[in-house]
Amino acid sequence: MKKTHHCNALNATHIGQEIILNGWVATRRDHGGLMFVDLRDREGICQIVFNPEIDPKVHDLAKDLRSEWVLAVKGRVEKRPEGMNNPKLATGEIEVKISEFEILNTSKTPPFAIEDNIDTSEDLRLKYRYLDLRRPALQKNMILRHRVMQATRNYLSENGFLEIETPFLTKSTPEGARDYLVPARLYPGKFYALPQSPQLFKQLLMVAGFEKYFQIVKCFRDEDLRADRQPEFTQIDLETSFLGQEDIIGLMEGLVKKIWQNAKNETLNIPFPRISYAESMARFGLDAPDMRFGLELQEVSDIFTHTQFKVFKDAVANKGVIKVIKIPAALKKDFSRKELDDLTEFVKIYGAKGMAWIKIQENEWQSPIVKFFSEDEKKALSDRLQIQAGDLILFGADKTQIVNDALGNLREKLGAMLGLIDSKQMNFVWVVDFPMFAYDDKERD
RNA sequence: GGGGACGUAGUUCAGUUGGUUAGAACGCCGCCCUGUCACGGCGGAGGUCGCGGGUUCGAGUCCCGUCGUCCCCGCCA
Repeated sequence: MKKTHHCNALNATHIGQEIILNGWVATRRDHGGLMFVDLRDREGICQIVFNPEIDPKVHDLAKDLRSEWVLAVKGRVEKRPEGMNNPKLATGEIEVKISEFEILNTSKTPPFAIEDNIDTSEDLRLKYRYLDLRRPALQKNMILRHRVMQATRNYLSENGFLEIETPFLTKSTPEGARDYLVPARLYPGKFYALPQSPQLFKQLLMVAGFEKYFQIVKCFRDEDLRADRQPEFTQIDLETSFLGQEDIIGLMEGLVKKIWQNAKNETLNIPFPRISYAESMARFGLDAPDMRFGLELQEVSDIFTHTQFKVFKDAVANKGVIKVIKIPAALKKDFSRKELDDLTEFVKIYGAKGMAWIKIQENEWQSPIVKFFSEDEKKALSDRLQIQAGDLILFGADKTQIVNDALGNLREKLGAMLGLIDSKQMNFVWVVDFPMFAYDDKERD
């Protein structure tokens, strides 16, 4: 039986047609008489029905069906009875009454459910990768990657870029990251190094006059992992000659817009806003800020130039800064002492020695540190931050880099904690004028 | 290189102060069920508590070691 449609392709326009589907048994709902099976393939799910009144023999055989068996089924597309539509399915208006089927393969019970939102360890999922990849979410991810790559290739080709491959097995050209090494059989004791990026090659291509190059390419960096960081990853790599910053920015905005349009069917507004690196560090503490919510950092160093509070005084004296995050009363969040202690532990990860705080209450400022503040300092702080009862002020005071790092990450943690981030919202921004060089911690001084 | 969390049924987890037969949910198996889509009802099976050692009358629980997993800092652009 050769398939005529994908499972997701059927709708009211197919009613009455005899069709054949191939797919996997997702779920089975056996009512003794009637039996429903959700048949799944890469495009989606379709409900098929086994009815003893159509063919008792077929219905009897269908009773043995289990999860993940692979089937070829033949039947007629029918409108579902009144009130039985399932709006959650693209095929929810119809079902297929099965007259004949073939078991292409049986299956053991899978070690985890083949469905989205499972709560199974990465370890187990990787052990049964072929099952994990059957899950709709992963299939959607793969399909998304496909669309992104197609959109990228089309867009860059249309804009005069040539797709050119570059070698993986080459000599080490030290960049920042450690190289992955491959023993060279023909040269005992020597090794190839896998590229951290096609840096050298694309420059070679520019010198050679290819003018515009791109490649969707694997890069390899032998560094320690993180949840969002893999040792090998794919990069959209490109290089041009004869173009300036504005040209590149315009080109990339067009690319991102095209990708979102083709892959997600979402229309982005371009040009994207821009901020400088310096502004990003000042307002958000990070060079890749999440600008979907507020809680921006504010510097208050100047208020405490002559303070009696030693921690602040030392920070300013050592050319550091004092910055704050104000969590406004309007957010209606009362932080417990335990939560403040936890936040303090959190900023310590980034090298901060502590985190001072003030709870602004109707008649007093509750805080371990305000007793060190002069009336002038309190007034200046109150004016600068436009303090109101119910506000919470969190302080970082240290070297600039530590304060930015600690409060920048604290801000993003608070944003998540307070539910201020709409994960669906896209918010692009260019951060421009990055410093060309930065001091190594050990080399400054 | 450093810090933290965790390892109990197929899966996700609970397990009190160290104390009788280690529990739940989902999944699985059997029977029943003709409109379900998280189907429902009744019944059932399923455990080397990661591994090794120690303390103890007694260890899932305490101690030491070991293996493994996850997260973070450093590192990585």
